[in-house]
Amino acid sequence: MGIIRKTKSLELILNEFNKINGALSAKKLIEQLGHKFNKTTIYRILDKLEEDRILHSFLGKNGLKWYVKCKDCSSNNYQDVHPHFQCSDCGKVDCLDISITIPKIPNRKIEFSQFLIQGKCEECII
Amino acid sequence: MGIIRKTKSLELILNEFNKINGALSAKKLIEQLGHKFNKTTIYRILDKLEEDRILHSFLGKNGLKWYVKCKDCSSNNYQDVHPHFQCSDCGKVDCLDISITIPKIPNRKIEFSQFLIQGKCEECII
DNA sequence: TTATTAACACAACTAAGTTGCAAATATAAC
DNA sequence: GTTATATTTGCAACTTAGTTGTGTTAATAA
Repeated sequence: MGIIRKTKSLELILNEFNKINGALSAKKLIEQLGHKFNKTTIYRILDKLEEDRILHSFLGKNGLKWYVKCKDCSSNNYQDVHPHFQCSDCGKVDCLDISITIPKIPNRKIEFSQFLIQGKCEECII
Repeated sequence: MGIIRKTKSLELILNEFNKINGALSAKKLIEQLGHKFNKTTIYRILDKLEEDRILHSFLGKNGLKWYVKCKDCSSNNYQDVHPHFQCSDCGKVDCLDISITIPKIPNRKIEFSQFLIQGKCEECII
């Protein structure tokens, strides 16, 4: 059971995700909202939003956890993954609208997977 | 420039990688060798072995850094990735002998990528 | 309006990894 | 073999992302 009450902090965090078209890390949110809320609150709201499948998370470079709004988050199908992309220049992170099919692997049961691609994003490639 | 001198600690760390057929995290190495060497030494040797392309690293779940001996580590070809597999039961991590081709992504330059699959390994699937 | 309990702030903590520096030791030079 | 020198090491202190416990605040139900 995730979000139950509509609070100011919840509203503002969701607002940050609506503003940008990409992923946010807990770290970034703390930079942006940390003067208004305690970081503990931010971590806990992110947890709950993930529990409610409003956000999904993945690890970026340096092991930082990133969150993004679930769109067609068909994460139930473990044979398909959509990769995440992180720009090595500006650090921006987003979901790629590509579906990658994982080949069957003998004698192993796939439960979850994540695919991180790093490189130059549309803005930084120039 | 990575490894220059052949030291006892270097030898023992390489030995650990030869013993097992899979990946080791810095954390595991510290558990196994931490009474003999300082953890700083272990981190530094892992860095250097990666620099020399004797090991390659990737992030496992919880953002823990794992290292594995480069075999056919054709990491220069950024269009191909071999996934890494981590068992959700026993925690074991290894390289999968599968090559996954990343589709071309318009307006982005791929520099590096990593693909982590989680699930039950051969031993834990039973 | 009051009661209930989720959500909160705050401080203290954890765990992985890093840094700076003096001491130890592998290798090169003699 | 001995000495010189520069890499490697140990240690302690630090950093950073994230977690936990507790008492207080506030959203919702009654």
